[in-house]
Amino acid sequence: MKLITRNTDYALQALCYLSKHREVVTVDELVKKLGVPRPFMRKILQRLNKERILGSYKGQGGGFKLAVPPAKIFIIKIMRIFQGKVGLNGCFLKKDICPNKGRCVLRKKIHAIENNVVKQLREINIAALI
Amino acid sequence: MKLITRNTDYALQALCYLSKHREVVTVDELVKKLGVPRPFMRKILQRLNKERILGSYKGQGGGFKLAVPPAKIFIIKIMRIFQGKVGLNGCFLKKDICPNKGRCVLRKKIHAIENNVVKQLREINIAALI
DNA sequence: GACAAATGATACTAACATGGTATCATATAA
DNA sequence: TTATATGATACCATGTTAGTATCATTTGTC
Ligand code: FES
Ligand code: FES
Repeated sequence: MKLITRNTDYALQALCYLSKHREVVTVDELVKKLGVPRPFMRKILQRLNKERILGSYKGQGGGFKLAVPPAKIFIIKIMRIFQGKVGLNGCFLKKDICPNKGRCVLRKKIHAIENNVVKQLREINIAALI
Repeated sequence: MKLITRNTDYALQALCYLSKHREVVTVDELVKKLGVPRPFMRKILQRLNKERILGSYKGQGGGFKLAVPPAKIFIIKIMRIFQGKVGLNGCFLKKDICPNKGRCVLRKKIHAIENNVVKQLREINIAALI
């Protein structure tokens, strides 16, 4: 059971770095500091740019820069970007076979845990990490 | 982010069924009732037998039976069997590059969430599901 | 304007985990 | 002895994650 995947993790590291150096930073610098494969890092940063979390600047002296203050970047958002919806499956049985659906205790309990996780994740922002 | 995989889910369904019918039940019956592919179900049950959660009986009239009272089967255990350790990765960076390790805030927060999840999962047993 | 230095976009490959099958061996009740 | 059940194991299919490769586009500098 893995809560955080690599791209989320790398993204968080990059965002932390960018929070400490609030000017434009090149991919090369990030790669050097964080030791992440360059093309992979690029892909991640481009995605964050698309999501308006980073701004990007082309040409010489270009690179990436935070587009949002660190306190407003919550890791639940980053996870959703790179890992899709944070939702835990409770039952895989075909709907018509599963006898309970609405009343299933397991489903309810799992949902409670899920909500709990999300709630906790929603409270962590980048500013809290640096 | 998936908390429960199929084999865990199927295992839980099977355990629930076996909790309601405390005698020996054949794979065929389980497959019929739960609508799970037979060979897959077999693999799961054999595993549960190896883990001493089920007992198995060969030959005519054979099948599987609970070896432990439902109240003593916790779903965290089933998850660990089929999904490995319930532990969330916090950092993939090579140890020597990662600057913090011990003090990393993210790591700590993720760990807290993780413990929370485990704590909640530890409280759910099969008896509570039926 | 030419050129170098940066990102944008996209398609592809590799590795791994999950979900599922197939087959043969072994035990046992009748 | 035979039919009926599980035990063990190897295999295949699919999907997700991780990572690469390539070319197009923008932009600062000379
Ligand atoms: S068993 Fe199907 S929803 Fe719980
Ligand atoms: S950044 Fe490496 S442990 Fe947190």
